[in-house]
Formats: sequence, structure tokens, C-alpha cells
Amino acid sequence: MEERKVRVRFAPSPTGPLHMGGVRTALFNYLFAKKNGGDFLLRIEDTDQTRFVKNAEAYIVESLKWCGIKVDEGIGVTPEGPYGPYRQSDRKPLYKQYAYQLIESGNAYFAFDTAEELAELRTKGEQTKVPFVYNHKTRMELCNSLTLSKEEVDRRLANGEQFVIRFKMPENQEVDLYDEIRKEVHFNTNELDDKVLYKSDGMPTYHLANVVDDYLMKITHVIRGEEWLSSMPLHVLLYRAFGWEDVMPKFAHLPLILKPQGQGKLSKRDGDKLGFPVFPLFWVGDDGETAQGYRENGYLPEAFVNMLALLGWNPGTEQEIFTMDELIQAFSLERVGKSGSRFDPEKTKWFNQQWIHRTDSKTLAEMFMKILKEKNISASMDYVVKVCDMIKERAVFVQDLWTNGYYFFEAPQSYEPKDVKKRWKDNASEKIQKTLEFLENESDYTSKVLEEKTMSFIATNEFNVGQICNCLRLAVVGACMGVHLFDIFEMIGKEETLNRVRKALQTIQVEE
RNA sequence: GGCGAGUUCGUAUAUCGGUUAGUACACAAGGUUUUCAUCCUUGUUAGAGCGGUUCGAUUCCGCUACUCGCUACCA
Repeated sequence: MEERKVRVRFAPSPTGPLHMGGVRTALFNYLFAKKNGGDFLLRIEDTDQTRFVKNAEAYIVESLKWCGIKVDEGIGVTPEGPYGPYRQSDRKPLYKQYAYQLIESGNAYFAFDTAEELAELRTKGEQTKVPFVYNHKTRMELCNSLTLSKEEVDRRLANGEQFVIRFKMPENQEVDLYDEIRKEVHFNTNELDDKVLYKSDGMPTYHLANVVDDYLMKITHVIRGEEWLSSMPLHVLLYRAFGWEDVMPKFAHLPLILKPQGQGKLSKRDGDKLGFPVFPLFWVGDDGETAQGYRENGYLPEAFVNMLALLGWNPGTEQEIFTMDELIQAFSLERVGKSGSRFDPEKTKWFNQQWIHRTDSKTLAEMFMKILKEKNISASMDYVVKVCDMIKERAVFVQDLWTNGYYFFEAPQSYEPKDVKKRWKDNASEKIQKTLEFLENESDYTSKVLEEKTMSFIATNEFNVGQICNCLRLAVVGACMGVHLFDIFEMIGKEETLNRVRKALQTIQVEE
């Protein structure tokens, strides 16, 4: 077979916000495509009108964009590309001919059983513990073009009666499949059923639409979640039935992402319960329901992507921090694991911390500026960059820039009682009063210079360094925390430093 | 119930028949820091069970157990 350009697709259903498991599937597709010089397409599989959610598509596009996953072709790109449209509802008329083609070749048939009839058979099956399956064993006892006369079928079709088209699953056939991650997988067609390919509303089901579109869009590799492994034989059989086996894509089924604790796959509920996001972006649905997002919770997209990449894949080296380009370089399907991975919110925080440390202060400052603006604080870019330089290594989330650096922008509004109790004693007020007088007489507030002078002042007065410094810190920060004391003095300047010390002297005296 | 897939420290993973089973997160104890955080050092903890194959199995095979997925006119 001649070399085909690698083309992969991410094909989500717009049924709600895109789950982080979905983002990972998109990411792996993207990494694989870029690693192999191929294209990454985005196709929307909106064949189920009953579950369609309006904002979902825009959410998907925005999520991928935030993550730095660039779509080469399809939804969100203008022009969309040569194989469009890329929304299955817009391709609706196209599927019918393929379904009929399968009927003509004897691989599919019309079925007229109503949903109610089938539901009844299923409940009956449950009661008798013989589950009902629409397959080679039962199809000849049901209402379809295999059991009805040709005239009757034609009559029903002409009358516009509701029908579906089902795949006629061959009997007792061994299907040997090859999955890029799981290697050989075998099925016997007797275990499979006659899946609906074309629904009574004129829409294809996932199976038909997926195969037809992948064929038409010249997809070379299908990389998707493990929940699809069971339908792989159906899909391969469909390629065979259509006579497309020579251009059938290769398949790779990704392991699932599991709950941090307990059992089952990761769900929105876990996030609510354990306090971490399950979605990349904040979501608010038509029903007013909301969901937390990594972006709004202060995660950097680099960290989110980095974490996702290492969930189910590893480079085989001890490197853990990867840029997108490094991921592309290092990625291969061979190193994707077979077993489900439990999601670890703690490790995710660690990734974010690492990325905040690595992100240059100017980028951080731009994000910090937005937080400051919300608080009606104005500061120069230069100043904010300096602050970020000093505090970024103690931040885990973007918003920590504020919680760990507010004192660069405003005076403390209270003094941590525990620290006051621990430090503001043994005539602290008296000593700080003296120190204040000393500080008032100093003019050079350069960190190094002021530190040196203050230290000798403390020495000549035989004060305790720890006490004085911590009390000053309490005055300026409001708690025993934060960066180097004299760096704070330099940053906020003499005037502000003195004001804060004076205020502390008044306030804390009262509390004492 | 049936079918498919999976199973290494608490978690994510390395190992591609021979290792004191490595690393990271988390946790614990020290150190650094006038504070907090960062950072550094050290430490605890792992091959589901049972049978094979083999000179030797975490690694190969089988069985059992458990977990996950599928079993819709949902994807």
C-alpha cells in the first residue's frame, strides 16, 4: 500500500462540556499527527438530536484552542477544508446512499420493529434471564425485510412507514483485529448483534457515520477511547462490506481515565466531590448548571496538557515536564499504556506549580494584571513583573499570585492572631516604636542597604533579630509569610512602609 | 448473564527472562530560610492468587479472583 499522509480526527459529540478525557483523546490524536507530519481534523458527531447541546461545539473549539491543540481542518477552521462539511448533521443526506448500498449488497436490511416492541422483548428477556439480542438467531422472527415479502417491504416504504436499517452481522465468523495499543484482539461475530446503522429519523448512527466519514475524509488512524473497542469488529466489518478494506484506518484504543478514588471512570461528580475540575473551561449550560474549569481555577494550559499527556502515556525516560513541542517529539502510540489510569489531582497541582515556576514573569504578570483589575488595583506592568519574579516560585495557581503577593499592592487589613501572639510580645511595641524612628530617618530603601543598616541598628540596641524582623513583617504583610522583608520595603517604598508600621503599632497595641 | 480488555509502592509509571525492582506525586523526618513558601537530604511502602515453561520469572503460558468497557433507533 502506498504511503498515505497521516490524517487523524477528533470527533466529539456536542452533548455538553468536553470532558478532560476527551481533551486527552484530542491531544493524543494531535501529538500523533504532528509527530508524523500529518493533519489533525475536528469533526462534530451530532447525529443524536435528542442529546444535542447548543453551546457544546463552541466549548469544544475554545477548549482545544486554550490547550494549544491546533486544528488543521474541519470545525473552527476557515475555510474548513476540502472534505466538508465537518458537522455530521450537515452531511445528513449523504449517509442514506451508503446505507442503501449495504442493503443492495446484502449486508444490511430494513427493520420495521417499533421501539416499543423491542423494549418489550428486552424486558421480557430480562425476566427470563435470556437477554434479547437482535442478531442472527432472532432476526428471522422479527419484522424486517428478511422476513417480509418484497411487496410488503415496498408497500411499507411507499407508505412512509418508519424503519431503520440494520447491519446483517455474518454468522459464526472469527474476526481477527489489530489494535495499535492492544495488539491482537479477537471476536466471534456470533457474539455481536445487528446494529442499527440508519435511524428512523433519517440520521445515521455513530457506527455508519463514523465509518463513512473516516473513509471519505481519508482518515489513516482512528485514535479513540477504549469504550469503542467493543465496536471495532463492527466497524471493520463495515469497511469490508463497503469494499474499503484497503484504505481502512489503523485503530488505537486509549485506556480510560478513572476516578481518583473508588471505582469507575472519571465523572463530573468526582470533581464536585473532591474539589477539582473535570473540564478544561468553566461551563454554564442552558439549564443554568455550571462546572468548574481548569482555566478559571488558575491552571496554565501547558500544565494541564502536560498532565494529560502523562496520563496513560510515558516517554520511557524520567522526564516529566514537557512543552507541546517536546511532547510531539517524544510521542508514540507504542508507549501508550493498556490499563486505565486513575486521575491524581495532587499531581496535577504539582504540574501547575512546575509550570508557573517555568513561565516567564511577563506572561504571568499579564494574567496577574487581570486579577488586579478585578480588584480595582492599578499598578504598572514593570512593578507587577517584578512582583511575579519574586513570588512565582511560591505559587501553585495563578490566583496565588494575589494570595501570596497582595501586600505589594495594599496594606494588610488584619494581623494573623497566631503570629501576633507568637511574635508581638516582650515589649514589642516599644522596640518597634524605636525601630520605626530609625526607619523614618533612613532615606535609602534599597533592600540590601536598608537590611545592612537595620541589622546594625538591631545589634547596637541589643534587640532580637527574629523578633524585630517578624514584627515588622507582621506590620507590613499582616502575617509571618512572604518574601524577603527588605525586598518588600524596597518595593512598597519608604512612605508606605512607615504607614504600615505606624498602623500596626496602633492596632496591635490595642489588641495586646 | 454474555463478550472484550486490564492487573508493579496509596497514585502515575520504568523494567522489553537474570536489577539491592528505578523515578515522580503524596506522606514522614531532618536541613536551608530572621517568617511562610520554595529548595536540598533522608526514609516508609509494590509485582492479585495458584499452577506451569525455564538453570532462572514482575516479565512467557494457563486457571482463578478482582477491576474496567461494551451489551440503545447514545455517542
